[in-house]
Amino acid sequence: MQYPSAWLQGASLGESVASRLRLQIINEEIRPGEIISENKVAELFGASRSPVREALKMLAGEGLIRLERMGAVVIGLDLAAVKELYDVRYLIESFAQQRLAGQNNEALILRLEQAIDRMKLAIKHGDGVEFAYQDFSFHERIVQEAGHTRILHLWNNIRPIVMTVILLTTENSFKQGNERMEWIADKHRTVIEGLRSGDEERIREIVRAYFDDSDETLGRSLA
Amino acid sequence: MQYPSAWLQGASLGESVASRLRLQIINEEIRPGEIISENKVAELFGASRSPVREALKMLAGEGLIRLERMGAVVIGLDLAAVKELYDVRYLIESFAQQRLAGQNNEALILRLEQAIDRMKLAIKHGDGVEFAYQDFSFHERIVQEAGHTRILHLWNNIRPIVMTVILLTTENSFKQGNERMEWIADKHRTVIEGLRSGDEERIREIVRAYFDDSDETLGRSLA
DNA sequence: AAAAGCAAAGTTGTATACAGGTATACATCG
DNA sequence: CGATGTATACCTGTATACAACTTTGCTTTT
Repeated sequence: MQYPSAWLQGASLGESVASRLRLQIINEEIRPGEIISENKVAELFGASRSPVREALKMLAGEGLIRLERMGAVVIGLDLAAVKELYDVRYLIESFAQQRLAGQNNEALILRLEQAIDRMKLAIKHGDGVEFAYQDFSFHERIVQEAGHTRILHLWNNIRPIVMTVILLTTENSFKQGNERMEWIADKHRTVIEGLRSGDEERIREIVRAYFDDSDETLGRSLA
Repeated sequence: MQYPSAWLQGASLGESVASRLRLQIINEEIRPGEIISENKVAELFGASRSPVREALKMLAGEGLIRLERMGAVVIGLDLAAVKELYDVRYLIESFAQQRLAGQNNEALILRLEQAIDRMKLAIKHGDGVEFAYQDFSFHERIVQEAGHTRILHLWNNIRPIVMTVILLTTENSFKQGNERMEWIADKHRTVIEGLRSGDEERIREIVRAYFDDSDETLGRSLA
């Protein structure tokens, strides 16, 4: 499995190495406990130590590896860790949507519906990468729209991991047939419905339900 | 104002530069809108570009500067941004304490009480840096004890900013007299009380009250 | 005088070089 | 045979070098 090159547009070599390494770690092509050094990774990707160093710093900040005195230990992302990741997503997205509850979100909702339409199209074309990207964008858009700088930074902190996890789970979900994918796409409509209602309590419930479902999806995809 | 050298123990030159720059930015010795380049910062601190580059990456990840094609624009941390920071602290610490509610926290509480004792001592010695450190440690301990890896990473993401903000606000609070400091120290006792009760609803209220007070403290210190 | 073009300086991204420290393996000594 | 000391190879942190690109300001042309 390879990281979508379209997702690397404009990325520096360091980000590129980080993205490809990240995928390999989450995908368990590189196993937890393995020890990787800047030199080895540099050789592996045909780059110099500078961008690799940058990449390892990123991955360490995301908790995928642990930098030690000599070498970096791969930590990886097991099922429990992914559930923790979704705990945090819930915290962030729930906060963001609560914040949006009071205002007029028509412009936002238009873009969200556009994203869902593109998911549907991606299903028809069997394009998992595109589906994953639209799914991710849907959620990112909501967080951005909340207009809370610090929350947005938290989001940016988990952003690459979320992207990668969505990519992998989407690829797996596709194997369960198109009805499943339609169901996932439609689930996003309930979120829009919540935003439309403007009712904080209702939104809370919907987001809660959304991530409960996601947990179940994770179980299917990764276990 | 200078960054406490004790807080730089074992830090690399990059981290050191980041910490000192961070303080200057939050303290508004470097003003928002200013443009700083790797070379200028390197010269300023007498270091090479490598550690400075690392430092700027950190600060960008924290949202204190914005890396652009040429140069980095200082964003800074105004009062609104600090309040956002405390929104996030509330989210994280509230989550952590909810998680602790169900279990036996005697060992933790012992360490927390130790931290409060040290705050009291720091008041007597007029040692603002030590007080700030203990205040910070108190909260960090709680987050660590929650045992949620991903939440801990979020915490680590805002960690340096929180440390610096606490340092600055503490210095200012000291100017309001020792009774004020005693009050701040004692406020931490209510948190312990909440943890002892084990009652989720009670904890929610206490943490809420704690950060409401903090917001008010921020108003006094920074406005 | 204004605009277009060019030159020069500055900036980042990347590669490489160097220094200090750490782990490992082997040899030597008890 | 075991333990200790040393030598060697490797790794990270930092400094420096180089290339491609951007900006700025001056010069030249209209």
